[in-house]
Amino acid sequence: MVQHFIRSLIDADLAAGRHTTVVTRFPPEPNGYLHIGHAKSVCLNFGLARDYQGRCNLRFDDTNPEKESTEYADAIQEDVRWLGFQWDGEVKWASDYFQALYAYAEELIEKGLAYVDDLSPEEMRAYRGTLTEPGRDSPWRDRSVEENLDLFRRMRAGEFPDGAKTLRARIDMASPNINLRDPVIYRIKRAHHIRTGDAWVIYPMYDYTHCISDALEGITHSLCTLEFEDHRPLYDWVLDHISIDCHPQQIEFSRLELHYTVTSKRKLNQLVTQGFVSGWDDPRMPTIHGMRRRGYTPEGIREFARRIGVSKSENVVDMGVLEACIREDLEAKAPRVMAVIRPLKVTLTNFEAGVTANRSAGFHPNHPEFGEREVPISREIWIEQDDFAIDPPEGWQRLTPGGEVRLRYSYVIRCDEVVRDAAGRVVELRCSIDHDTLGQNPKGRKVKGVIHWVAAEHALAAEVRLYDRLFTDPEPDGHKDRDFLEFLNPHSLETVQAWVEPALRDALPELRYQFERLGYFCADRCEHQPGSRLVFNRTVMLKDSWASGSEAPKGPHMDQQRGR
RNA sequence: UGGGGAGUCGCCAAGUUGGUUAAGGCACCGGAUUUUGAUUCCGGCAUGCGUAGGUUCGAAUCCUACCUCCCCAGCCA
Repeated sequence: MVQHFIRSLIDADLAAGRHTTVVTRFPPEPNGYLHIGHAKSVCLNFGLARDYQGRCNLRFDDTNPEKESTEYADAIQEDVRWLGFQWDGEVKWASDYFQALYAYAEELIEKGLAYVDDLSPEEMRAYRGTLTEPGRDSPWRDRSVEENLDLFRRMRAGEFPDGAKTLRARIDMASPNINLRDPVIYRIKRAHHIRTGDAWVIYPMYDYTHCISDALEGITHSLCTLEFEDHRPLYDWVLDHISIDCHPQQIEFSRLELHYTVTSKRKLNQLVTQGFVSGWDDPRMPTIHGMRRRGYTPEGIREFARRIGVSKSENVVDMGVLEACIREDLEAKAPRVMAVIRPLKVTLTNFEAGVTANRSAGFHPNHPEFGEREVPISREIWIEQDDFAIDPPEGWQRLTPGGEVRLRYSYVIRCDEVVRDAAGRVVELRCSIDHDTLGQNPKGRKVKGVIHWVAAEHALAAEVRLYDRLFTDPEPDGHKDRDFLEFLNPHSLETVQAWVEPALRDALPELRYQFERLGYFCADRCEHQPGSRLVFNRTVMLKDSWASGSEAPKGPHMDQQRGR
């Protein structure tokens, strides 16, 4: 368990007897899919409840029917469960409290603490003042309680058009905190709500709704992001002025930013609607749906949330941290198989034609309990194009003309002849096997290099999708004068036809494998069909101390754009 | 120029009732093992805690001033 300031606050509350348990909530608005930033919040809220043996609610903040949909609400529930968490009791909805919220509003009116305002949006802005100048009281601020009550009831009854009136808290138009300058708490909006349908034409605002919802659920610690810090006085004001005996503590922490991506629902939505990605679940998206489809694991994401910590300082976390968590999890769990994604034909000249030999290979070098499968070999095999070099750089351990290399789980071969096409491209290698090297090292010499391969005759065709970061800039939305779309990486997806070993024939969707020396891959949960159409998504590459070294030639684009 | 926050290694982040050599992770750099240049294993990596002063036997931790960055003027959340 990692200590952070929120735990310290909770520990102090528990020690002082202010609370005997911890009740948190994860309160998304169903207006988009969850992303990695939400995952941090999910892990924080549900994790705290678990660690302190308390409870955590899932509550939808569904107070703006114009933007919300059941598709989003369903996807969010699926994501929270997939991440490995279970909310306390039934799913909660802010709309469950509309009637109670309405009653509390009447209470505020009766106390002279809320009034119906006729100002138009433009007028209200003008009356609000600026950051440095106080606002002015609305001419409607001093209506009588009776008139306010009557007007508010008629608002609810649908007697006024959308936007004609609002209900405002009567606080202080001169407050240096703009959120306290008589904030609107109800607006008239004739929109069909995903749960209450057309039952209401007035909807409560976030600040008013959230604190009361928290209190009604007995939340002890209400965690939110830094931008709501200014709203805390309003959160407290509402609860201090209505008849409710629960007053949760709002605690703010900084949101998560990740290098080379964006975590803004608006921008993610833009990527989807403008077709820059295939959908919310595109494996390049930092959404939970996208990461899942890419092959990221719940355990890996949870570990990531643990490692990045919780604080109040702005932060942009390296993608490498997330990738390290995913690799670490997959390293222990993913069976190893071989696949060739950029094939180069190799003929084993001293291997008898028409003969197939099988050799058993373990699914995991450190976990014999994963079992083994038969790996067939025959006269023609595929190897990776970049495992061969005509003119190798210093330190090269792979195949060269006249050089030797070990075929993983199989023989040592020597490249005797390089076959080129008319354009001079290498199209085939003719190699000979050292028959004495099966399961043993050759005598009198060392063969350092080991490469992966598949038998051409037995290989299965597969579509492999190689994903790279979605943006070329570490902070695509961090440039004031440039649009984030300018930094889209044109090479973020490359689809190749690959050959995989027969053991993958009936792999189920969402199963994850390590393709040896290439990376971790996941059978696509949408398009992969066992036994017929094989589709694998590259989850993350293996660490590659050769490619990152100075001797290795760099790819044409970014370091991550290497084929392997 | 109003209010609210934040500044500890390239990226995160402990530490903040002042007390030995400023945790840990990612990244990076060495080296060992290895039929994945993977994994694993060893070792290295802030005389420094936004800056400048001050208090103190002693300060990242206290005081003063200053600097930089972020958020707020939706009938969004």
